[in-house]
Amino acid sequence: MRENDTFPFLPLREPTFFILLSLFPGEKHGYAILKEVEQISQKRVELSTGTLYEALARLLEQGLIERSEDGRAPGPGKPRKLYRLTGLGRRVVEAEAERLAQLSNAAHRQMRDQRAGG
Amino acid sequence: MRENDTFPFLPLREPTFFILLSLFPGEKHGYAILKEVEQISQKRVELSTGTLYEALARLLEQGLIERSEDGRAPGPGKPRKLYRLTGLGRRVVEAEAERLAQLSNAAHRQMRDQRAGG
DNA sequence: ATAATATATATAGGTTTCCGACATATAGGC
DNA sequence: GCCTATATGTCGGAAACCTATATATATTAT
Repeated sequence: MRENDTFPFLPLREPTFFILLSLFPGEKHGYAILKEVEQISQKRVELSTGTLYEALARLLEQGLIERSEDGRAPGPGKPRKLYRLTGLGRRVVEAEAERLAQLSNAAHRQMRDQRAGG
Repeated sequence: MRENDTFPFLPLREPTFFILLSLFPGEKHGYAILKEVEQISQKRVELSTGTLYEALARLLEQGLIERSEDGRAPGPGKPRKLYRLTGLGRRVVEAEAERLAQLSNAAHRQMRDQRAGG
């Protein structure tokens, strides 16, 4: 089957979700992910490198991301390693976004119903 | 201060969020929480009793919930223990719901921008 | 009567994921 | 040379979850 292959991966925790989300537009290396996550979360999430690189190893093993060619762009630091979403990884991000939307709706429904006195 | 006292509790994990959310309309005992969470999550979340009672102990200690009078209502099972949200607990649920809404928006924005070719 | 079921609370052991601290390596500016 | 920014990685501990197990009580079926 293919509709439900995202199920065992959900829910994602916040850092993992942001890492995958940062790869949605295209491939990136670890440090670039770190900076992008700060940006798209408006500084609300600042990953530690421990969280980042352990997550990348895990996501590789789970088949949600894969390595692409190393961009040896001139610049400081150790050699970069580029990562991109797999098809499965893309479906997992989309499924998690959908879960979050439903959860948010369920929450506001529950809080509204209370105020109405139901 | 009082605006930011919810910060150290966020993000909540899914089971904890649903437990607090189930208490929003009013006090409940543990087993009732278990059933309510199944209902408001449309069976997507089924708490184990381990998760539930450990979470209740933790939330009590953190001051997000408190005990109310034991309703010794006639019925089967061990004596019930009733719990309700504290003021802090209520603010935490609301802050988490707000965080989820923003996270959901950020996610859809990121996925949409990609499709637009940015 | 008694056996089975649904209700109700609780603890123990193991796993996953995260976080903070530390370690290593490279390039450019002062 | 030294500092800073870039870049990857490991280690130990903590938080929260899950599965399994244990206990207790009332109702229902046999």
